[in-house]
Amino acid sequence: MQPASLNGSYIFGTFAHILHCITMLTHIIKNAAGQGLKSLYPDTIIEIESIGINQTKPEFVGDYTVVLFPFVKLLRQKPDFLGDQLGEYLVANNTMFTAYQVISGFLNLTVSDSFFTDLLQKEFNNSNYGTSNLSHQKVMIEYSSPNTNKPLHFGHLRNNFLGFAVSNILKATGNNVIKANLVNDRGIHICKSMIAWQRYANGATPMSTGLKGDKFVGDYYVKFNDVYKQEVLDLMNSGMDKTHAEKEAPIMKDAQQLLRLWEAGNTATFDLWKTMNGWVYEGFDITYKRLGIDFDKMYYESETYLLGKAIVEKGLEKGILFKQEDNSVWIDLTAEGLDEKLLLRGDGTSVYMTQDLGTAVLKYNDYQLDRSVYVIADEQNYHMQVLKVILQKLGEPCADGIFHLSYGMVELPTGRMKSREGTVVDADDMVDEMITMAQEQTEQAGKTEGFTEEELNELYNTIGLGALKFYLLRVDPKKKMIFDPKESIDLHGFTATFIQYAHARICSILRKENMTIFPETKQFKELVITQKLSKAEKSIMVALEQYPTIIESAAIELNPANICNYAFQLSQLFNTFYDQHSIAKAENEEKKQLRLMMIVMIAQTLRHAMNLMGIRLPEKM
RNA sequence: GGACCGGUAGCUCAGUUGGAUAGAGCAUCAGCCUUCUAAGCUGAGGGUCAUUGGUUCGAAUCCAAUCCGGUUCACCA
Repeated sequence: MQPASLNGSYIFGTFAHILHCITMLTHIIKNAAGQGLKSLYPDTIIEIESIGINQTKPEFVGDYTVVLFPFVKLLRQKPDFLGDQLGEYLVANNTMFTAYQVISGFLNLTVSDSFFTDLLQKEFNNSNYGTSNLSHQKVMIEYSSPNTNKPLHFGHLRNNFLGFAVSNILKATGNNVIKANLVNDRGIHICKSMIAWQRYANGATPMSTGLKGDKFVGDYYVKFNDVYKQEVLDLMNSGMDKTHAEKEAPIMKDAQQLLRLWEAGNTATFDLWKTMNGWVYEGFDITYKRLGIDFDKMYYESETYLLGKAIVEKGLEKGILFKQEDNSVWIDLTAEGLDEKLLLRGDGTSVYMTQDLGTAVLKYNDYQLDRSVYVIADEQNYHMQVLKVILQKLGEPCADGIFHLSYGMVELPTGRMKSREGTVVDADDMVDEMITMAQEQTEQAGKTEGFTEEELNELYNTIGLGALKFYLLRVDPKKKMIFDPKESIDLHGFTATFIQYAHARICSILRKENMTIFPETKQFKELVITQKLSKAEKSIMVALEQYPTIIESAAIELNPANICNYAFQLSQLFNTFYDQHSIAKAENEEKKQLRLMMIVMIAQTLRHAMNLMGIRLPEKM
């Protein structure tokens, strides 16, 4: 039995793989090499898929490399002989290859400049360059999914940025994406902040205190825990043992009573709950807006928590589930290498899993989903695996489309963030800090001239938020990350700032040439290119050609880090190119036009890539 | 104990159908602004790819075992 996460990516991966290869230059080369070998050795069957194509290492001449070793045995030829034979054939029969070189079993092919300049002339000003029709699935991405008892913290940011970026990436590859947020708006944790507010607030509100709504409510959640801790201590001092004291603490009993009242539909409780959640939502809205995060569909647990019971009943009828003596309902997953799992308590009330079963079916029925992606931290790997397996056993059609996009927790150097210990890095504070840093560095670099105050604020925002998003997205999602707030986040090197800067430099050149960032295409399309591409120019074109493939791989793996890496590399190539060649004062008019076209395409590709992650690129900085 | 995830330079990380001398960034050191934005570029140093064995022309990558770290296995959500 494959774990849920592997299973999901497998289904999607195989389908994608077929279309995947048709577009890329490497696949064209693969086919050409296959054809070549076929006509050189008509009696031997060679599987095209077995031909390995790599990008040629920079220390050698060439752009792409055919690995010859696999055919040595098959064709009974020495690798170097084979390389010469195939290289000669390809250059003679295919205008796209202009030269070859065989070095110790590797056939390095030089792809013609015209292949790349054709691509350049076709796509340089296409703001959709990179998008594809990889698949046409209807996909829901559930992400964010906050609790309404406290503000968002740094860990949530990773979730939000991931969900948002992955949604964009899947859209860019042809899918119909629904961004969903399942708000955890009910339960004992909400009642905790409610009871604390009732006891200690004296009617205070966010308005009366000037606090942001989510912070205001979060403070009462903290207050609950402080009081609770003290009450437990008091009880223990009066001789009660710890477990008992934790159950008997008055404030906890009050919170539980509130939960019962809420479930019974008590009006006063319901009103308070609505009011306090309303405050939290006002706060969340501000934060989401700042982050540039949005959703197409909101689900509320208060509306879904009773779902799932019907599914359990059906499972009982089918005999897939069983009842214990106390009337509780279970499923036996030991055959799948998992455990027995409770689905209904003896008193008929549901547990977390029950409601997740119901919600999975609800989502599926709402949208007829092909896939349902859950962006949830890796501490819930087991839960998500069980969820999928149960739905599969129950024969629910939504089951196979479920995919857990599991990500590692963001930890502090001291360990996990714990709200009860006050070690949580608040999301809003973090954003503020980043923006302040952006301001300091901009002022320090003396780059504030020529901006209005409003423009400067927007610029700091773009740089600060960009750095934050990039920092959290550049790492493989499944890896946990350690974040040291004291060292904060650098704005140099492998950062959004680096990419933003490259973009701003390009825009600056275009401005000086009196060109907009979306120049007229005519003058360029008519350009006849006769001169050889320099090494720096060629590497940029090779990289640009790869962009659609990069998005596809990010879509298949659900991994925005691929795009971060790509955008950074492209920026690096641009900076090197910029240092070596003048654009405005190019050697001649042809080169100037060519380079202008190239930087337009670089800028356009960088914008597209960063836009997928919700990162904006300034025209000036 | 079972299951799952991770271990690559001092630090943070790339390295995906097995391919050439394992790459970036930060930090350190040495150069480069009269010239399209130096938030940049060029170069140097820095590695037992956790360990051991296996598979083969070839292993950071695949397999097995071991070590270390994490998460999880609730009538919590």
